[in-house]
Amino acid sequence: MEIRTGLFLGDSKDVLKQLPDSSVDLIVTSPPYADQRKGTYGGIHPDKYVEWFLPISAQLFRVLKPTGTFVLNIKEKVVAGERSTYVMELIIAMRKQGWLWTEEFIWHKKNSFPGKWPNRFRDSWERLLQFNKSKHFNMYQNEVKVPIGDWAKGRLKNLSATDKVRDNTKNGSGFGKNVSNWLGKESVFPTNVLHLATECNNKNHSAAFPEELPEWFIKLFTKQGDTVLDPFVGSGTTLFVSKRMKRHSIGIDITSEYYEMVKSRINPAELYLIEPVKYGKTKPQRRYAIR
Amino acid sequence: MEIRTGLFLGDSKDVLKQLPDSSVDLIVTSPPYADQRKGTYGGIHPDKYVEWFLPISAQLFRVLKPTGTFVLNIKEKVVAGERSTYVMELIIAMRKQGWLWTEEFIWHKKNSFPGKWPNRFRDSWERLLQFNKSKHFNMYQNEVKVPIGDWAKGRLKNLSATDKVRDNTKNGSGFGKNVSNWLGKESVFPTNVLHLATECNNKNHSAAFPEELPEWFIKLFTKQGDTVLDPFVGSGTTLFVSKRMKRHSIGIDITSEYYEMVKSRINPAELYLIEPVKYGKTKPQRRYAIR
DNA sequence: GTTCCGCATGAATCGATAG
DNA sequence: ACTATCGATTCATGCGGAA
Repeated sequence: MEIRTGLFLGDSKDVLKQLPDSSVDLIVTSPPYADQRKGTYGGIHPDKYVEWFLPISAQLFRVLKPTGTFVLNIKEKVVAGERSTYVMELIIAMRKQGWLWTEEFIWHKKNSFPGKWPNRFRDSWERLLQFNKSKHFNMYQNEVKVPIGDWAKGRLKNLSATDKVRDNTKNGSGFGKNVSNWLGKESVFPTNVLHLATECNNKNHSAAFPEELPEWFIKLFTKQGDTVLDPFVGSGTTLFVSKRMKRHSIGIDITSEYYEMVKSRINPAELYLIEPVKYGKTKPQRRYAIR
Repeated sequence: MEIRTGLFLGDSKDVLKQLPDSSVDLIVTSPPYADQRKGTYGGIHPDKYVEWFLPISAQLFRVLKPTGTFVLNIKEKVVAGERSTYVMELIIAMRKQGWLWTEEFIWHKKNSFPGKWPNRFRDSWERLLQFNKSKHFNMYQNEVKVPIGDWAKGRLKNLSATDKVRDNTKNGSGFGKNVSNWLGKESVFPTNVLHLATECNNKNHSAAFPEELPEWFIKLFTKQGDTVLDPFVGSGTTLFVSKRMKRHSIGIDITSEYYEMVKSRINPAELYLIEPVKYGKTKPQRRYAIR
C-alpha cells in the first residue's frame, strides 16, 4: 500500500479550507499554548485564545469524518499566580460549535520541568481532550492493551521506594518499548491516564510530543490506510509516526523553519508538498509539488 | 493541646451560616457528584449543579481565612457518552465569586481496576481543584517531600565518591549548578500529580476518599492547631485524619445516616454535636450538645 | 560490547528590577 | 501603575564519551 504524507506551509485556518469534507479519520495535535513558544509561534494572549482557535476548530470539524476523533493536547498557563480559564472556555465554546467532548485523558509527564516556587509545585500533567462529531466513532481498543500490572498479583509487596517506581512505569499507561516482555503475560485494557516522559533531547530539535503519544492515539482510533491530520505539525512527530504505522497523514505548520525541518526529515519521494508562493501584489497562488 | 472535632447535621448552605468569618484554615471536601449517590444525597442534576453549589461556595469563601485554601475533589459525570461541562462552568462561576483558581491537582488512582466500555476506558483520575482567597496563602511544602527518584541512586551515589574531591578543588563545575546541593539529597518536592490508591476495603460504608488524600492536603496547607472544614463529610474521613494530625475539624452532613455513623466512630468525649430538632410547626431550633 | 558517568536542557514560574 | 525582561530555582532523561 502506498502511504501518502502531505505537508503544507501556512496558517491552518486558511490551509484547512483546501481539504475536502469528511476526509480525515484522526486529528491529533498540540497547538501552541497561550503565550508559549513566542520564539517560533506568535504567542497568543490567553484572553484571545478561544477567539483564535474557534475558526480552526470549525474547519477541523468539517474535514473530520463522522466516525473520526479529534485529540487536542493542551494545558492552561499560570497567569499572576492563577490558572487561566481559557481551556475551560474553549471546551464550552467547542461544544456550541457541535463537538462532543467525549473524554479527557491525562498525560502524566514523568520528567516535568524543574523549579520550586513558594505557592506551587511542578506541573507534571497535561490535558488530552477527546472530541467527536458523533457518539459512534471508531475505537480499536484491542490495539492498546497492556500487560497486567504487578499490583494485580501481589498486593502483599510493600511499598518500598523502588517498588513504587517500578509499579509506576508499568501501571496503566500502556507504554513501554520492549513489547517482547509482554508475551505470555495476561493483558488488560489501559486507563485514561498516560504515563510517559517528554522527549527533551532529540538530536537537533526538541519535540514536546514524545512519539508514544500520537502512536497510542493512532493505534486506538485508526487502522492502516486511514488518514491522520496534525494542523500544528511542528517538528513532525505525528507525520513520522503515521508513516511508520502505515497511515496517510497531513501536516500543516505556519513556520517555515518547521516546514523545512520536516521536509528534510521525510523521504522526498514520499512527500507531497504545498507551499504558498507570493508574487508581489498578485493574489497569492499555491504551488502544488508532487515529488 | 485539646483538639476539637465538631459535627453538624444539616444542609451546608444553612449550617455554614453559623460559623464565624475567617475561621477556617483548610476546606477539603468531595461533594456529591451530579446525579451520583442518588440514594444518599438526592442527586443534583448536572444542569443545576452550579446553581446548587454557588450558595455553598459563597459561605465557604466567608468562613475561610485569607491565608486558607479550599480543595475541591470533583469529577464531571459522563452523560449520554459525553463529559458534562458543569465543572468547567463551576470554576468560571467561582472565579466571579472572588475565588482564585490557583491549581488543579490530579489524583491518579493507582489501583483502579481495568475496565472497558465500547467507547471509553476506565476512568482512573479525578480533579482536585485548589481555590484561594488571596495569592498569599499558607503552604508548608517541606511537609510533603517525597523520596528522590531511582535515577539518583545510580547517579549520585557514585558521583559522591569521585566528585567530592573534584568539587573541593573546582567548585561549581560539577553536576547541575552546585553539586553540594545534590549530595546526600534523598527527598525532593512532589509534583501536582498524586498517585494514590483508592480505598477498597472499607468496613461497612463506601468512602471514595482514601485517608492519604486529606492527609496530604492537611500536611501541605495547615499546621497543628489549625482548623479543617469538610462541608460534605460523608463517612468522616476528613475528621478522623484531622484529629489524628492534631488539627481542629468541623464536619457537616445532610444525611442522618452519615451523621450517626461518624458520631459512633468518634470518641463522644471529644465530639461537639449540633443537630437541628424540629417541633412541629414551631420555628426549627437547634440543640447544641457538648459531651 | 557493556556499563558507567558527565552534562545539557526542557510548553515553568516567581519576584525583583528596569523602562 | 503597568508591562517587559532577567536571574534563580530544580529534577529527570537520554546522549555520548569514558572505563
